[in-house]
Amino acid sequence: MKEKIINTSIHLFDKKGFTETSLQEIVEELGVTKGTFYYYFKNKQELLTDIHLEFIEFLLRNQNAILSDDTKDSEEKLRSMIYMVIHSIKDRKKSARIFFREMRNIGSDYMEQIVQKRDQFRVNLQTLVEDGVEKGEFEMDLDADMVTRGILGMTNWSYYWFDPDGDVSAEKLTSIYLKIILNGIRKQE
Amino acid sequence: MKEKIINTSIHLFDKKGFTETSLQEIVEELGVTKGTFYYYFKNKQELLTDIHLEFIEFLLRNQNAILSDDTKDSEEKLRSMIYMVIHSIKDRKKSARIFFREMRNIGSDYMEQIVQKRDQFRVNLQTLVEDGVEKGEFEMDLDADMVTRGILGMTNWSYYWFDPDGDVSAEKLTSIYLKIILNGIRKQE
Amino acid sequence: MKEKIINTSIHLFDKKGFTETSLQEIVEELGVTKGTFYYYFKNKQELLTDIHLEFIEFLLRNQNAILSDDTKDSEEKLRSMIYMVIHSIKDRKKSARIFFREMRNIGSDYMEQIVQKRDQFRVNLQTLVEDGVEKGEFEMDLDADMVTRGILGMTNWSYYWFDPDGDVSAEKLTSIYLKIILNGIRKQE
Amino acid sequence: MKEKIINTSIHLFDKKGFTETSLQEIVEELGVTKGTFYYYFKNKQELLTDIHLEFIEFLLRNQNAILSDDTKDSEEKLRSMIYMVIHSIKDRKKSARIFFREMRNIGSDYMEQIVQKRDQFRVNLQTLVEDGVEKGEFEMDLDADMVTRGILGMTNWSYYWFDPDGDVSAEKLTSIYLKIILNGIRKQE
DNA sequence: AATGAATGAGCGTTCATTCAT
DNA sequence: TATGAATGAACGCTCATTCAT
Repeated sequence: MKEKIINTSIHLFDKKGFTETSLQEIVEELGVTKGTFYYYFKNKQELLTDIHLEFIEFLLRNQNAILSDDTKDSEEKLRSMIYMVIHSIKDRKKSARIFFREMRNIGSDYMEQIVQKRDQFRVNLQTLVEDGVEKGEFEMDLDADMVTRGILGMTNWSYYWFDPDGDVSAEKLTSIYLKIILNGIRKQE
Repeated sequence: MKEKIINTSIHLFDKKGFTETSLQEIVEELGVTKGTFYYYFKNKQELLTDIHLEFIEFLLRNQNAILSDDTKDSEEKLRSMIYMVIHSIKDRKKSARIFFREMRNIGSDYMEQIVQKRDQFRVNLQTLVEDGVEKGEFEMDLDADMVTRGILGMTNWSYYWFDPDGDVSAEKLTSIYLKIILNGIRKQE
Repeated sequence: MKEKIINTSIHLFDKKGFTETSLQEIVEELGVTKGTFYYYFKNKQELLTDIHLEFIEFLLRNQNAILSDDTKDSEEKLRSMIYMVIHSIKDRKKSARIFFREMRNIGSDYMEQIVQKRDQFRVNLQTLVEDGVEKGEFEMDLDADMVTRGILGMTNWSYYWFDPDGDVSAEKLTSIYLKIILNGIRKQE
Repeated sequence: MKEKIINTSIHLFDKKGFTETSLQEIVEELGVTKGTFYYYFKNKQELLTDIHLEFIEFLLRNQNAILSDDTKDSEEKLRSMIYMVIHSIKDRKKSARIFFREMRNIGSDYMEQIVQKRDQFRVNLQTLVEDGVEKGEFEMDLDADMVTRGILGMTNWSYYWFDPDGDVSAEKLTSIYLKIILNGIRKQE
């Protein structure tokens, strides 16, 4: 039941927004009553927190798997990471959009934890970029922080428009973005 | 008064969200009563629509000014456009964030108009990219649509983190992003 | 309207209890809607606080009037005070019972203020008793605090059973209690 | 278990009130579930009824023991009775306060029975007073009903302020009140 | 003897909106 | 131009209670 409530809520929160979705709508969709909801969740915010945590932890888990894969060099790791973000749209597009849009509605007690994990994700990416430069794999004469944020901008934005079933595949889009980045940060003669 | 209501609302909508901000809070901040609000606006949605229209029209106006400036070549136009988006953070950061986050709460009658203008902005940018290629200014062997969306991702995302008063100036950030793009889309030998 | 809400609420709070009376019942009785209630009161607790404050201030006002009447000696003042408490049942029986029973439901911010006034009333009575002894009007070899609380017990309790329209009049009851007290506290030979 | 539920409930009902205490709080305090409660009680009201009955029957039991003690004269019986009420604060203060405050929340089926016992207690006291007069032990020219209610007022009120561990002992307070009454009702020459 | 899942009704409160003045 | 009183619908949430296991 708890899982069903979460899934239905993800769908509705993405479609209408967190505040704009009433508990009534959620439970009606499931054919249960409000009491049932409160049997599984302390309140509406806790449900949103659950969704946020699940999403950011999924990202971090995958990121760590990629980073600790010693068979990959920096470029391959970066490619995997971009692909991971873009590709996860298939299952988590809605969670992702909720994550970016509804941060505000998280209670301040969990906010800190979530913000910290979100920053961790960015810092991990930045470290990968810097490592690649250090190892001589990437050429770069640009500020690593700005570059990292640029990468995240490009990829995260895809949640708002990319259709994995459209003309361009996730692999194709990954290649395009990877190329722009690797080529783009290269030192100019 | 109308202008004051709009400005206060922009501040509050950005801080708390559109649905999460009550009319009561808006008029209280201004020291007037709810009746006053309804003298100037048909309803709450109309206020949001006004904010959206003002913002997207500001972007389009500036974009057109740049595009029709014949003293600039394609690269200079692209630089100006990136700079314009990033730089407008100074005054319109809040409007921008409201624009991206609260699209959902626009009434369907104005939705179409706004979506059309938003798409127009993207298409104009794409056209500029394609023109630059055609004129031989940009080298590119990548899908122009994907590239354009990448550019928008990078720049729009800056609304969520860029601090124009921080270590990195808007000019500096523009240069970094412009370099990544021009270099990044270049054909490889 | 505010006055009407208060009066209706006093009636219902006395009959059913504060928590047991819903806002719905109050406004239904008045033929208005809940919104109207919240136009006049911040919340349900504030209404109760209003009732409490009005009652205790009424008592203190009357008490002060009696105490500052220089034409009365201590016995006459004590009689007036007992009569005042018993007699006020006519108009304020309900308020009084709410006051004694629903103290718990007062918000902690006003609690202090109300408790202080309630204690003030008791201390004023105790001072009157002590003054009477000092002036030689009352004979007494008993603890003034305990005596005062005994007086208050007798008189306050009357709110739960005394019927001013019954066989015994308020004047009669006052005389009985005054006699028990004056006689009762007298030093024994 | 039933006893534990009752004891916990007495504590909570006194602290927060009957309606203001939820079943959830009661069972949480005990570390059991709501189902357990409904195994031992038909509903919440029945629990309150149990508490009321236990208390009033305790009072009546003790009162009867005093009344049927032929070694005591009327004054000694009255003293014992006052002492019993005041002294029972030690163990039953909470039950007493619940009894006086939460009468309203008793179901009408048991109400009658409880009211009848409560009146019985008062009538027994009144009879004792009248007997004392008749036997020449008490002098009195006052209405026995009013006097009895005055006695009850003084003693019952002590539940709201008397601290058996404070400066004044229960024995001392009993003596004070007994003296006020016996002396107070005496015919004046 | 006790649990866990669920219900359904109701609660206090908030909100956008209306309208006579 | 602006106010003040009122509405009505909805909202998040709590509660006593039920019942199969």
